[in-house]
Amino acid sequence: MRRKDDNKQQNIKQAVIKVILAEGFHGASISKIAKEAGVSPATVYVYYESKEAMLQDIYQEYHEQVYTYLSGQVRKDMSGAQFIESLVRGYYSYIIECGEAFYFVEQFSSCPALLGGCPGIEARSKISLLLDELKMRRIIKDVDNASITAILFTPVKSIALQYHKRGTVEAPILNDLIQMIQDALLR
Amino acid sequence: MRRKDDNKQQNIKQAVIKVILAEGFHGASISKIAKEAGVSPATVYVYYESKEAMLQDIYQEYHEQVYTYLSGQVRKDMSGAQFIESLVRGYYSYIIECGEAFYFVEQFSSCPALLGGCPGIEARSKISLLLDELKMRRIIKDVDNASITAILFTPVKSIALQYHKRGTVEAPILNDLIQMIQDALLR
Amino acid sequence: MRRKDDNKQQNIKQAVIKVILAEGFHGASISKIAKEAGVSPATVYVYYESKEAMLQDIYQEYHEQVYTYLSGQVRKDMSGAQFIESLVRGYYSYIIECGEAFYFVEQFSSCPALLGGCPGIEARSKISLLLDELKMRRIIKDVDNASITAILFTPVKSIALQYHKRGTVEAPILNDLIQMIQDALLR
Amino acid sequence: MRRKDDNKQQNIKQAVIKVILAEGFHGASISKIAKEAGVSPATVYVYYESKEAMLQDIYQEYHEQVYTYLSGQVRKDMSGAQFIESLVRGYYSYIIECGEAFYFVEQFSSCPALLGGCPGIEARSKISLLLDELKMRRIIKDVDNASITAILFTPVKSIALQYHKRGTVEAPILNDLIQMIQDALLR
DNA sequence: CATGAATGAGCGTTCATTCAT
DNA sequence: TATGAATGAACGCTCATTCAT
Repeated sequence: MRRKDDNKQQNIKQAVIKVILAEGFHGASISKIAKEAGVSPATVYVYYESKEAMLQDIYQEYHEQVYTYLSGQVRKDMSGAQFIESLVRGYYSYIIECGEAFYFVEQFSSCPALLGGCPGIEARSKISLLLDELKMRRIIKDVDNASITAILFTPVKSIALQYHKRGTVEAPILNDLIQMIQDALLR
Repeated sequence: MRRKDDNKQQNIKQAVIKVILAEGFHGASISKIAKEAGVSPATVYVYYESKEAMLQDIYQEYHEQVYTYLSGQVRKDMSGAQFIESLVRGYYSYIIECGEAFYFVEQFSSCPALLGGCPGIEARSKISLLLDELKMRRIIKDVDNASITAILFTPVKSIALQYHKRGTVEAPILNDLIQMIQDALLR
Repeated sequence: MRRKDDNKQQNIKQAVIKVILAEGFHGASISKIAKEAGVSPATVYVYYESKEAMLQDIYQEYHEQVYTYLSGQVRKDMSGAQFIESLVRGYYSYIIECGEAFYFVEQFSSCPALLGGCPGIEARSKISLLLDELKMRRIIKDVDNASITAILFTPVKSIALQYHKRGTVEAPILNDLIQMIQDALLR
Repeated sequence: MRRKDDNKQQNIKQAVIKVILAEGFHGASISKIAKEAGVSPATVYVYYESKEAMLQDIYQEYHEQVYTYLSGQVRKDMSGAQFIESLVRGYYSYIIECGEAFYFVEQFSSCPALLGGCPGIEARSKISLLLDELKMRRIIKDVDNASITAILFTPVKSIALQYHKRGTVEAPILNDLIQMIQDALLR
């Protein structure tokens, strides 16, 4: 018998991300995805139980990726300012470099019907642990992690998406942002 | 006095927002919207050229609403700290109170295919003018408005959405957030 | 606006029966039915909520028809023997003459999944009332109506279907059958 | 001793009957059947040329079974009344006890497209020979065997199916039926 | 203006069957 | 022999939109 081709599943995954980037979440039909992946629509169902399950599977894969990426950007011996700068620059780089995956995750997250079916993930924990330690060491303010991550990540995401659209990267803007986030979080 | 026509168009607009909240962007078909609005599907096309045009029209209407709302929350004689606090609390209130419209705008914004067709809007200008003045008066930092609004609004949006899901509102969290945003923006 | 065309619904109904007769219950797809009826597949859903609902509606219409037909074949002043003969000959005629409808009802009845969704019908009652009266008048045996109708109708159905296939009608066979059913039922 | 091959084919046959009982003729797809039988869908095509051929083969096997079963219920020295009673009770028992196989045969028979492809079978002959002898001995009426079997079997089938649905068994009803069939057939 | 009818195009999915091992 | 992978064709159904009144 034919062996399951791992390439094929990868082709499908990449096709999903590519089609969603090109046509939006709504335009990403199974038949378009299959065509992009070079397989028959029916073949998609060899690898996934349903379209929803397929999207969720891809989401699970890429959702955690950013946290893994960010964890690699910081070290324990960093100062608070360095720590924040590294995370912010790292997040910005991730969005710019892994734009397709990032875009997919954002699109997926904006659809409550899909998110709802996903098992609750706490991938943020890697970052949370770091934040907790910084709080204990009285380096950053002792406030809820939700607020900290909100300040740390959402502004840079907003900036990255704006400038990504325009195709330009603005070093001074990012520097200003880092400075402000440091002012916000450091004691 | 409004004519019947306006009534129908208003019904349709409200139906769109209601259906999208209830069923998501995917589930918002013309026939469901028409049923909700109490009109025939064909009637929608009396008022709008296409579904896309309808959504864009509604987006334009509600997209600006938040800035109008926020403009009413601040006064010229406020201190920088008060100014920031008013905007943040105002934005938070808006999200909680005008959840339907806010949700629609967010969903619409997340779909580039739709956003792309929209004429570039500069509704932010009301806020931008205020920010420019504060910068001139050396009250807030002199950085790009994009960065300032990113810091001012995206974290509170993030918090509001998180806590809205859980149904609880947390005063201390919002207070902390305001403090941090003030630290970030004030000179 | 266009007015609903009763002809169109009739076309669809007849197309259902025709396609099922030609291709069997399993081959009767919406697209074949629509093509036969000269409408678009989508049009079927203007008139019916689903394929299942459509089949059930047609079933309900034709299921009762035979009992109405049979009721017209008997009169109160008939003797028991005449009564039985009329019903048996009537049923036979119905099967031969209204073969398409009869075939549809039989096919539908053989599919429990469809039958199950149908509201319990007691169209048999017209016949049941007649049988009850004959039992009271001590003309036919006083046994359960289910048994009586089983003897009255199922053998002739079996014969009719056999001979319908072969295209021949056999008067003596029907006569013998009537005689036996009379022997079975009359006191 | 059976070889593995026979085992697999038997598994498939039983799976077909089981799946059809559980899910109806519609729901009996090759993949479900294969799963139920514990084999691959492709394996089905090792033993059968097509799905149709598979069903026909199973039909041929079970179609005759009832006649074999009934032949064992009667003996040459029985009276006419005993003979009829034995056949009727036997047929009833068969339907109740071998419900799965009976159900399969009924479902198959109701689909002309399948039946048409089957070679004409005369499995009835065992019973026919017995009937012929009884006719010669002037015990039962001298009418066409089609009529006799119609009277003998179709009413009890109808009753059995009705009562099987309701889960109850009714001794008096069966007794009445037997009496009536005897009155119909015996001289 | 307002409508319910009508539809071509497309949806996600399953099917019986064949392929390659 | 036996298989899981692979598929073209078809499924029932919904869509945004247009038609005819």
